[in-house]
Amino acid sequence: MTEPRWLDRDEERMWLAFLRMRRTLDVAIDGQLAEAGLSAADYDVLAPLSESDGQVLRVRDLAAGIGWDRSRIAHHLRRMEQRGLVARSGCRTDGRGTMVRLTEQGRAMITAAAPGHVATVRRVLLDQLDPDDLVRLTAIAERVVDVAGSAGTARTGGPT
Amino acid sequence: MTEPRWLDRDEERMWLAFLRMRRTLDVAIDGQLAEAGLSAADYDVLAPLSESDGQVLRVRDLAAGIGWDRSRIAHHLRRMEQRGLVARSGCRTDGRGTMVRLTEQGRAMITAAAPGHVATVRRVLLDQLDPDDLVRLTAIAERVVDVAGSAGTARTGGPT
DNA sequence: GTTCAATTGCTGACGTGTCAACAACCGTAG
DNA sequence: CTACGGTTGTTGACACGTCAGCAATTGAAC
Repeated sequence: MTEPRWLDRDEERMWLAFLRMRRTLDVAIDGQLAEAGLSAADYDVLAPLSESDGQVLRVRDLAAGIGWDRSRIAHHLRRMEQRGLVARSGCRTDGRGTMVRLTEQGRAMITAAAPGHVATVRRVLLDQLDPDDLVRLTAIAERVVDVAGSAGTARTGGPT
Repeated sequence: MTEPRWLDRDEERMWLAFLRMRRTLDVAIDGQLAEAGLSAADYDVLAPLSESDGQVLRVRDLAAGIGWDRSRIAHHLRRMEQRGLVARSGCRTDGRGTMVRLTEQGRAMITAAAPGHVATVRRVLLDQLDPDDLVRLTAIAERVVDVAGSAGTARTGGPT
C-alpha cells in the first residue's frame, strides 16, 4: 500500500461536504436540545424510556437499544440521576441487573423537548430532501452500515 | 407547537439509518487511525500542517482552517506537543501569535497514516456510491450546510 | 504618546466518552 | 453443594471538548 488511490476532485468535494453536513446537523440538534435543558445523549436515553411500559427499562436493554456500552451508560445514568431525570433501583428477578425509571421531571423534560427536536430534524435535513433523495439516502446509509458491519472483522483491499 | 408533525415510517427509517451510518463511519475511521497511533482530531491538525509550506502554520489560521475554536486547539496542541507531534514557537511578526510546526515524528506519523485513512474513507463510503449517488449526496450535504448556515440566526417555522 | 476596543492564545473547571479492572451475581457442570 | 465461566453494572484513570475568564499584544482613535 505504498501508492494509494487518493480522492479525486469530486470525491474530495463530497467528503468535505459530508463532514460539514455532520457538523451542521450536530450544531442544530445539540443547540435545540440545549434550549430544552438536554444533551443529545440525554435524549438518546430518555426517548426509549418514555416509550417503554411503565417508563422503566433494564440498564442492559436500554444500553443495547441505543448502542452504548455498559461503562458509558453507567456514567451517564449516574449523572442523570443526580439531575433528577431518572432513578435507579435493583432488578427483582436478576440480582445483577439494575432498572432505570423515568422520573416525573424526566418525563416532563423529554415531553417538552421532543416536538422541537423532531421539528429540527425535519427542518435541517428532511425538508432538504425530495422523495427520491429520501429513498436514495436511506439506501446509502443502510448499505454503509451493512457492508462495514459484515466486514467488521474481515479484511478488505489486500490479499487475505 | 403543541402538535408537531412526527416522522412517518420512511422518514424515521431514514433518520435511524443515517445515525447508524454516522456511527459506522466513526468507528471505521477512528479505528484505522488508532492503528496508526492517531485520533481523528490529531489527523485534522496534522493534515493541514503537512500540506503547508515549511510544515508551519499560525495557530489562528490552523484553527480557522479546520473550524476549531481557540480553546480547543490550544488544549489539543499542548497534548500533541507533549507527544512530540508538533512544536510551538512565538510568531515573529505578531506578539500575540503562536506558530505550530510539524516535527519530524509528526510528519512520519501523518505520512504513515494517510494512505490507510484514504483507503478507509473509500472502502466504507465511496465504494458504496455509484456515480449518481456521489452527485446526489454532494448536493444534499451542500444544501443542508447552506440552509442551516444562512438560517443560523434567523428563525424558521413561526412568523418572522 | 495615550487610551481603548479587538484579537490572540492560554488556562482552569466541568461534563463527557473510553479503557481496564473489579465485585456481584447467574447458570450450569461435576 | 461446589466450582467456574459468562454476564451485569460500577468505578477510577485518563483524554477530550466547551465554557468563562485571563493576560499580552495589536491597531486605530484621539
